[in-house]
Amino acid sequence: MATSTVENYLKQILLEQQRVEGSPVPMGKVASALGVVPGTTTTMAKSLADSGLVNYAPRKGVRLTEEGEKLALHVLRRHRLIELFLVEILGLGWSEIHEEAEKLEHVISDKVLEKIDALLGFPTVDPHGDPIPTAKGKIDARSLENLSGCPLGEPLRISRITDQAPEFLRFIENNGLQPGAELKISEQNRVAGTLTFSLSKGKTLTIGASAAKKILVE
Amino acid sequence: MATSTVENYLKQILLEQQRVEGSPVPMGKVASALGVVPGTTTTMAKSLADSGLVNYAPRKGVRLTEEGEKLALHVLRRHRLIELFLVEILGLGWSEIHEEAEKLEHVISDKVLEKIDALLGFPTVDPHGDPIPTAKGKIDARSLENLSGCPLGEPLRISRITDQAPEFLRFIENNGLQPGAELKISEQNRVAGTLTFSLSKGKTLTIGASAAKKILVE
DNA sequence: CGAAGGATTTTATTTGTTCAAAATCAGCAA
DNA sequence: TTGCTGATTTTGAACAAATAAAATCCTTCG
Ligand SMILES: [Mn+2]
Ligand SMILES: [Mn+2]
Ligand SMILES: [Mn+2]
Ligand SMILES: [Mn+2]
Repeated sequence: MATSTVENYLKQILLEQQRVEGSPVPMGKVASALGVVPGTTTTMAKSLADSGLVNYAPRKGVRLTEEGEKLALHVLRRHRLIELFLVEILGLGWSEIHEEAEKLEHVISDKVLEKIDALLGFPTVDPHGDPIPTAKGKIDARSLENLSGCPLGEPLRISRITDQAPEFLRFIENNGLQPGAELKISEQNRVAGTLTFSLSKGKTLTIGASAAKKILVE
Repeated sequence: MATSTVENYLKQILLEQQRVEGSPVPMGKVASALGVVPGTTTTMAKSLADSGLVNYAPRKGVRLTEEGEKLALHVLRRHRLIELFLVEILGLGWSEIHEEAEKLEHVISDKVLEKIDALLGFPTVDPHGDPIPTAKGKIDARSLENLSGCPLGEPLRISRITDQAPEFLRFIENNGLQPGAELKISEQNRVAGTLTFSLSKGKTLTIGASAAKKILVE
């Protein structure tokens, strides 16, 4: 059985892998994402490679093997279904569920997971708009535009927030920018690095480019 | 923060402590209950004593300190609320929940726990009839009679099953002996070690003395 | 009393995970 | 081609848990 630690590494590698298609994930990325010192990830990379879960190229990075990816997708499925469950069934706040799921994802049995899945009506996205892998390990890989690269004037719908930090999520929530919200960009100032848009409720808001990059729309 | 291992030790010590009031819990009991070798518990006993969670008398055993008991009761509360949650909300089988709860009890936050508590309507007993400690750490210590020590003919109601082994629970379930079931003892054969009773539905059943001791009634 | 036997503790090792700090490497800049 | 610099790997150590097997300690029995 994979330990929680191993599951966290695999999931994180999967996440990094999806960002940058093709190339191996450098050890430094993994280390900073998991909050450990770089040397630790080197040790773990070797041990994961020994177990056949990743391919490890020293000084280059890691890539999940088929088996590693299967496992990682399963962890990700658990994580996202749990997040939705915490919001829908237990009524937890949008911004506090990530941390909870981070622990629960390692102890939920398949049986419980499928019960949750059914109770939620077999959902396809989690509360942040992230796609939920199926039990078979398929995941919707459709790539969405982020707010800062969209044309002015057109009606857009927010479909995903790519940052789980509680304070960022609280900002999103306080301004009604959750997945599903509709808006039109009214102005984009490349020089100042700002972007102004109006929500369907009439409110107008200006945010920075870095925040805009974390908001995906369709 | 207490690790899962520490939490398991404390909970187990509490459970043993409640069986035999007063005297310290011998290391051998703890070891066999947790499925570890005796030496391991000695090491742990010292370390728990260092943390002020138990009083350890070498060659005698351990006893929870006030702080240790508080922690243990909190773990027990989580365990039992989770069990009820798994049955009531997720519809899991009566006999499979103990193992699930054994893992979940270590990763559920207070926030989630109180949500579950509310969702279940602030219950006082778990699916096996075991009392659920309050958030403050109070637990109903009322002692019940077990089936083998009850008078013949009187109407009795099963209120607690004191064995979490799946196969025993499945036996209980298959014969409708869950908490709440009513029965009358019709015959007790001390020599043969058997006990015969009739359920409210008319069914008659004979069980051994060892099984009868695990069924508590009022 | 004195030995036997069972329970408990010690001791030496193992596995998994982590850190700190020194060593090494690879790519770029002069 | 060197040498620098930042990323990565190595090395040495620590901590949490656990085992196996030897040593020790009580309690009881003849
Ligand atoms: Mn996690
Ligand atoms: Mn999410
Ligand atoms: Mn447990
Ligand atoms: Mn129970």
